Amino acid sequence: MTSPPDQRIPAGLARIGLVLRHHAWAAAGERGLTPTQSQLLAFLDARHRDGLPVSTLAAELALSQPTVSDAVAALDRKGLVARSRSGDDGRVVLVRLTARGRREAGHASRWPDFLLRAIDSLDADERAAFLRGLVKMIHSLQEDGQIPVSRMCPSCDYFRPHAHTDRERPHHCAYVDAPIGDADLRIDCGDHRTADANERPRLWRLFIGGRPPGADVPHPALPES
Amino acid sequence: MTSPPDQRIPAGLARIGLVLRHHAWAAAGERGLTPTQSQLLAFLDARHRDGLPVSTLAAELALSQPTVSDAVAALDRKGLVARSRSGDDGRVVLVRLTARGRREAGHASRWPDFLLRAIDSLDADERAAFLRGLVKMIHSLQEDGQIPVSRMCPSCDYFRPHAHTDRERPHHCAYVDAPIGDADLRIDCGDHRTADANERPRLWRLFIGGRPPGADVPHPALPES
DNA sequence: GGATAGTCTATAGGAGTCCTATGAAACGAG
DNA sequence: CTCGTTTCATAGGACTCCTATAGACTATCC
Repeated sequence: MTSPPDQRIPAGLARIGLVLRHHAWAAAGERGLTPTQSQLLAFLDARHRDGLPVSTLAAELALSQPTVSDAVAALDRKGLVARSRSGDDGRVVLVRLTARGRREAGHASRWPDFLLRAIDSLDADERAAFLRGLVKMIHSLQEDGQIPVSRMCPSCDYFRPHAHTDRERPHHCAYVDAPIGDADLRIDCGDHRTADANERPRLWRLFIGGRPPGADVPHPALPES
Repeated sequence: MTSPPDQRIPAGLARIGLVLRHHAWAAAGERGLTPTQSQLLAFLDARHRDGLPVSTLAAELALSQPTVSDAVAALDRKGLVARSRSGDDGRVVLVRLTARGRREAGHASRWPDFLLRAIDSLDADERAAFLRGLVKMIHSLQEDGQIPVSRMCPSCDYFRPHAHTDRERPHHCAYVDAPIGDADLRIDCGDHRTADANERPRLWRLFIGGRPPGADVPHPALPES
């Protein structure tokens, strides 16, 4: 009855997914929103610019276009977003936060305290290791096309993996022009500039391969096809 | 514009939550189910016994009782579960898988391959570290009452943390009567027997505190109130 | 021993999610 | 100036998820 070895990590992730979902309903509900609406607000807040097309939102949140269309219409009714046709392309509808929307977004994009407390219960090393694991998993999911390429350091034009010899902060971010460590890696960086598609694998290999000495790592690089 | 330090782990978890949600819809949809229905089937499959009350299902899946009532009714219509009044207590309705339900549950409870691949992209050490992080986070969430106490080793009557000196497998499971390591920890063990409430904190402290030598860990134990 | 209080489930009602399949504009190319 | 394509909105259907409440049963207290 011992379950196969790697059912444990997904089980744990699912468990945490449960909390996140539950919290999303509870928190959004208080403010008369739904989880999807909150996510939209948070996403628009992070990259407000001059509005984003419905199709982009759908792709980024991994929802179908009609679902986003629905949700945007609901937010529009509530006066939290405004829609306008793009001048460049008359088919495109740009979605932008209103002032009230921006206020709501502030609440929507705050992580729940209990989750921050949970992360606080890890010490610094554990946090760094955990973050590294997350980054690798997300990378693998992106490779698989299961997830839109996210704005992570190792796919960013400004990222220079292992540019320094400092064990603590081996990498370098050319945007802020400062050395950064594994613990500083961004998952969804506002200043991210996606590197060229041909360039990304090289960046990733550098990031993964260049481990600190003493570890003659046989880095697995995706077992089979 | 650098975001506060611990926004990264939640961002990563949210990202993975996105994939899980998306996959849940896609996979369940193929079989004419919804994510909630799949989860119910999977849960009933894991602890089938003689059926579980609706209220238990609601608590375990962190849903409201009417939501579960609805979903169970839908599964009943599809012939995947059967409902029966409990003999012990005439108010209680026990939900049990039918034969067809058990077959469906097999599909429902398999983790998607791409997730297993993502986990595979971590090496053994990284996996163990990641799993340990998950266990600690889930523990913290349970303490906070954000999540039903899950069937994890460190809250189990059979668990003997640091019973051995072996660095690889320091703990012992009295159920299977074998030494186990951090990498073997269960998140949702079928044979779990929840330890007494007074006993659990001691178990957890032993598990966390008894780190390998060389680490004079100042384990943080929840910063403030 | 019967009224009262508490528990468990189902139902009602309402807004929204999420899908597929279409419809209706607006672009782009021949 | 028409195809064919892209982009968004709508329609329809099954469900999710909530709160509030009704119905059935159990437990408790004079």
